[in-house]
Amino acid sequence: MYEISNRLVGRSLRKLRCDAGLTQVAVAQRLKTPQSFVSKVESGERGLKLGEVYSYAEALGIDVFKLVEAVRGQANH
Amino acid sequence: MYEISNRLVGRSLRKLRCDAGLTQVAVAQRLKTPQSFVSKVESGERGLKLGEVYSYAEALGIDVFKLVEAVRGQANH
DNA sequence: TGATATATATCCCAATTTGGGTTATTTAGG
DNA sequence: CCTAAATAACCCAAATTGGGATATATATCA
Repeated sequence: MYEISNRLVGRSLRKLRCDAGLTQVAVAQRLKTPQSFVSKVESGERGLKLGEVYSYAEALGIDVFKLVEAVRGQANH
Repeated sequence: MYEISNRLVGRSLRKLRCDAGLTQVAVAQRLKTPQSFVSKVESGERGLKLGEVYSYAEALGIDVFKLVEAVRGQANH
């Protein structure tokens, strides 16, 4: 099946985090995960599950739809 | 980190598929995956990655935002 | 009922991915 | 430079995945 690569997903998430003025450590604390988790997600080393996206968006301080839209947008450029 | 379980995600996806009047085989064909994949996703045995959600929604014939909203709604009940 | 077709679930298992604590490296100020 | 903050890389047992094959369930109808 066609899928947007973890690498592109991570690229979008990093941009969203930077735009929000947050560090990986700050996001990790909100998610109660190690910072290495956020680093891996942003580098595309690890994929984000749909069920994880809701709290990830919340940790970034943005609406989940905005996150979903940003990722899709990234894939089209 | 908090996450919506695969089981709840799968329950939503099954409902969306049935509402769309599609079979697992039909969805699987559109996704070019085996039918067992759809079965596993719907039962919660397998998780869906964010990067896979876009084409999954397309295979269901719905907007990705509607899918995301349906899953979140399921989690709150 | 029972025959048949359609739909969904289960099996298997090598290969891939993950979780998360720890350590290393990079980057930014002063 | 020095230091602290930020990010990346390591490790590896445990968990998850992919997908073809097979089994089970459900629906239809003569």
